[in-house]
Amino acid sequence: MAHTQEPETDLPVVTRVGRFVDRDAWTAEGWCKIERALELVGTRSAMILLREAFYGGRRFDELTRRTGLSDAVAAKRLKQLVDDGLLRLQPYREPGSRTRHEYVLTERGRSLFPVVVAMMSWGATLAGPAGGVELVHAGCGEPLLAAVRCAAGHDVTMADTEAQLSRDAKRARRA
Amino acid sequence: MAHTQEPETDLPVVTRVGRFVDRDAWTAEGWCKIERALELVGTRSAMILLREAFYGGRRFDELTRRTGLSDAVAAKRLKQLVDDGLLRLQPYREPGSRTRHEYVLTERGRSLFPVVVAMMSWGATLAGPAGGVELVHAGCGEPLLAAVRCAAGHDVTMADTEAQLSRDAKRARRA
DNA sequence: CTGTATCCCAGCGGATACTG
DNA sequence: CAGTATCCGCTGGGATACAG
Repeated sequence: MAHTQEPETDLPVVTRVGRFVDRDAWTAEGWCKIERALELVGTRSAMILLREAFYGGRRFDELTRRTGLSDAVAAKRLKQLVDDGLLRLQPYREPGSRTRHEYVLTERGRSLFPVVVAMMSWGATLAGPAGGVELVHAGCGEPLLAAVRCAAGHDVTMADTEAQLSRDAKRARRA
Repeated sequence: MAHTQEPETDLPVVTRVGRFVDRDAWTAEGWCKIERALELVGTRSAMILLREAFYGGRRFDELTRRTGLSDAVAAKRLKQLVDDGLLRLQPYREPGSRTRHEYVLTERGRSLFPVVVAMMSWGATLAGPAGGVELVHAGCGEPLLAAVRCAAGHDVTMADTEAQLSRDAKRARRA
């Protein structure tokens, strides 16, 4: 209730915060989904290793060399990503060689696809050298980008967005 | 040329890496757009401050309290976000008070919308307490999610995705 | 209210050396 | 090839105290 009313005329206003009765009560703990995500992929090494995984990299040597990470860091992070269920270590045999294993994205890892695409797409708008590797639609060759929709399938802009306490929140609040 | 051919039968393969002549040559420097993005928003404090900005938070005191960050960290990160052009410090006067200023998202900051939504959406699939604040479509009340498309507007799945060296990459599309 | 200035610690990530 | 072990510097972030 102490929340400042947004001036409707204010151009940069992005989200209207509706029905915020006690926003501050939801500050602490693990309510924020972004923080939850960052616990798993909040490091530079995790993100660029996943980048390489989405580029098709699989073997330790590939992932390490192409990310430029040191062996130690890559090994530690890969182990964490496997423990967290984003990657899976899968046996792999080349004819004439002995069995090795490779890192492949699990379903949970694959579900990061929109996150990775969104970050790549945004990063591409920042200053820096042109070129490099990009993800494209195999059908038409156009680069990928992330669009925002709602669960009902509507395209959503920031002007159509509202921040609110989730229904679960209102329920859990009683406990 | 040294790139290992992907076995076509392998289920977990996500992206087909096509026409990779010299993938390793693009390892170093600043080619990776994700790394570029992480230089600006790669810290936990930056992401959750932006989260609050998308929730409608504007004043230093709001942003600090609701993120749970210490004053020092919040101040430092907000300054960086302003310097990087994601937030803007805008004068602001309440009737009867002296002029203050508030942090508002710039156009560049607003363009992070898909990234923030994608991370929230993914984080929501991870284990943790139900509830908290969420972004919804004001029209229908459904929560937001990030979808992947190509620049031509097609919906794209990982199976339809290809990683390749960009030809020129100078497409300044969207805004 | 909106920060700055210190001190401190934990974790990330690089470098090097070593193992199976 | 695929790591492990050790050392070490840098920075992120908390706590506290102080300032305009």
